[in-house]
Amino acid sequence: MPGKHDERQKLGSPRAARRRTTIDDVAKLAGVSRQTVSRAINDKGEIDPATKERVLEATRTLGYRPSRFAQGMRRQDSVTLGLVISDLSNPYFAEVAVAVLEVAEERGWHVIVCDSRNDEGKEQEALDVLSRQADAIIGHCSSPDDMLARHAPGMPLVLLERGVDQTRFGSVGIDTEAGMQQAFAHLTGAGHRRIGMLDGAPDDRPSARREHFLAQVRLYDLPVGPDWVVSCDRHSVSAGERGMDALLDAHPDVTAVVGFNDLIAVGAIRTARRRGLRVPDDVAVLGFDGLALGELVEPPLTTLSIDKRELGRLAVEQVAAQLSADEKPAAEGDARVRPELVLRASA
Amino acid sequence: MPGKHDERQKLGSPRAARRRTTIDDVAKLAGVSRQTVSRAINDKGEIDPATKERVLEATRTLGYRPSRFAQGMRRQDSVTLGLVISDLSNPYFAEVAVAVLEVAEERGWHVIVCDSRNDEGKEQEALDVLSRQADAIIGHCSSPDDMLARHAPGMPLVLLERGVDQTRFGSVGIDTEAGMQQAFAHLTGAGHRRIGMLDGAPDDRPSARREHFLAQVRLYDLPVGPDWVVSCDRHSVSAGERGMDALLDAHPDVTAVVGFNDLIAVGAIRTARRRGLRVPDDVAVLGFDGLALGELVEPPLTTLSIDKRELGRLAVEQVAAQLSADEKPAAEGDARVRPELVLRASA
DNA sequence: AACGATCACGTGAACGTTCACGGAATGGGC
DNA sequence: GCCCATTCCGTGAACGTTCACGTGATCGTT
Repeated sequence: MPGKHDERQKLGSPRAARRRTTIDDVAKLAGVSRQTVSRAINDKGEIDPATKERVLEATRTLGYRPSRFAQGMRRQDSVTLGLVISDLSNPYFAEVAVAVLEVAEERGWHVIVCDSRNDEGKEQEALDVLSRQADAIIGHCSSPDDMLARHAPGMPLVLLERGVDQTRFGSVGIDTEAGMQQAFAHLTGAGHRRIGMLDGAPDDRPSARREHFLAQVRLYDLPVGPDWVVSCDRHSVSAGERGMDALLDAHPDVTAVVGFNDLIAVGAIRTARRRGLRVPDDVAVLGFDGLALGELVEPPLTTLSIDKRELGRLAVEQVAAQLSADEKPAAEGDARVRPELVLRASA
Repeated sequence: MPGKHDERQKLGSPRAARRRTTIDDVAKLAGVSRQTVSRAINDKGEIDPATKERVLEATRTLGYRPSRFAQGMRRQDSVTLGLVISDLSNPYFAEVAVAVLEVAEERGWHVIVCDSRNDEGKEQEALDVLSRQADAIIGHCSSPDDMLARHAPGMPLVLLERGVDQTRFGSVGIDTEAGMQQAFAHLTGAGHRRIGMLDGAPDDRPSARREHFLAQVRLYDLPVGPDWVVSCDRHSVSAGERGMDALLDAHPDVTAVVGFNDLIAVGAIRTARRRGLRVPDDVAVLGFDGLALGELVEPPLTTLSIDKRELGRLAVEQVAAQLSADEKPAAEGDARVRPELVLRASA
């Protein structure tokens, strides 16, 4: 393989002298000192316009770019935020990411994004990385508290939509209870009594949405029990389709279904229609998230809409608070955003 | 408010001496030298297990975390990639981001994400930031070459889906021509002769998709001219709805429409149906992207599907190439990914 | 002519970590 | 008793930048 050998040769000779071009190289070429170069590239004063131009010219010919590490070491500003998203393919999380990105950018923060792909192992890896590379972390994390403490020791941490189990970290949650109240007021008002749910979490670790769903069931004294909620193994349309099949098999007389999120609810609609059921006449379907997607399906999805902007904004604000008063998090942070029921045709 | 006052006091006194806890602090507490601390936290050998534990204990009580800047300065590894996305809310771009994230993670790279929100100004700001904070940039950039060179001087840069105008940077494009060939083979095969297009770019800077659309029109000698393509001002469903209205107003006899992307195509379907047209019987609609969303709408969307994974992978690989052989980009890089026509009901 | 002010620029020192050394113990072999 | 190997640990010196100073010039003022 002579080609490969050549390549090695060609790469080898300059690599020996391969060294980052530093500010001193520029200084030497321009015939000035480091400090003057620094003044030129940072638009400080106290420099002759002519020399400034000469210096900048030198940086160009050398292709000089300051080392972000050396720079970050001196000026202590520069905040970078770690963002752990469980699934960027899910439009809901994408929207949350957009919100965080936008608010962080306003503050001049950089954001390193990790997609944990709904895997607790990947989630912990992400935390490991981010605890080295970021100054604070925001994320949807499903690992238990002590695991988080182990993988992000001493980091300012804000959890998004943590379940019923409290956390000792900062968090911004969703007022699921208020949401379910609106949902049940609407559904029972329309005469529904047999209401099922498609949860997005396994039975052994039920979601807050399920808990509050069941609380409402009890409150309205509905003739349905915990077996009226079936759990979907993923947060996707196809998982929702399968879940709806299971639910309809178990309880063919169900008249309304609330989904863990919009994707699952869309799956429910599809399964219902595939089985010849009319939505909402035979079975009403209600989602949770407020995705743009909900307007596009047939029929349009009634849903509990979450203000993702607000969610992101609150999270970043809470990080900022932890960052400035970096004593204990003090458990002060526990913001909540309240879902809003947007009525469309599906329920 | 005595509580608040207390807090201030408590914060004030240590703040004067507010200084990052360094490796030396840990060393002092553990009664060892810096180097031994370094050995302990980096799992190097040459350290007594007992002292190692003592050191780690010290790091815990002090809440010590090594400075990523100082660390990055010594070990020269650590690559961070900048990713400029034009709109993370668009599922297509979200999918591309996921792909880049995933492949970058395999290499142990960190990714800083910026959403330019389809704004050239924001895009340039993002480049400014990333050229300081990253080692290379991947992105959907609409700014002209010289502008890119100005805002990311000397950076390895890989452009995603650059239009017809060539670029001097690395790029991974989409074989729009092959895609349009498939589209027209299918549409003309079904007897369509009056085919319109909803472009996603303004008339004065038409997209590659439009160019190749028109090329196919000429190739098949169809009785339609450039005025059969109307440009949508945004890449959204609602923009597609408006565009379709305009197209139908101008050419009520159109029998098939190809959208710049899936979102616009979905808008076209909605407008068509709102106007009482049956899809695909009265008018066929064809998308471009291959979003999961396309399966959910009514009727399901026929589309030219792009392999976003592949796109992301090629981009990262090209960055890696530029990063290792950091002589000139040499214009070697010009990968392309070929769309695949997936047939559903809409066309 | 002497003085202070302003301008343009240079010199050490720091930031916090890791690397290349070197050195002091300890243990075992003859 | 010596020698060598091994284990454990510490000491300067770097990495590349910016900050706090200091130093000559130049200019106008009294």
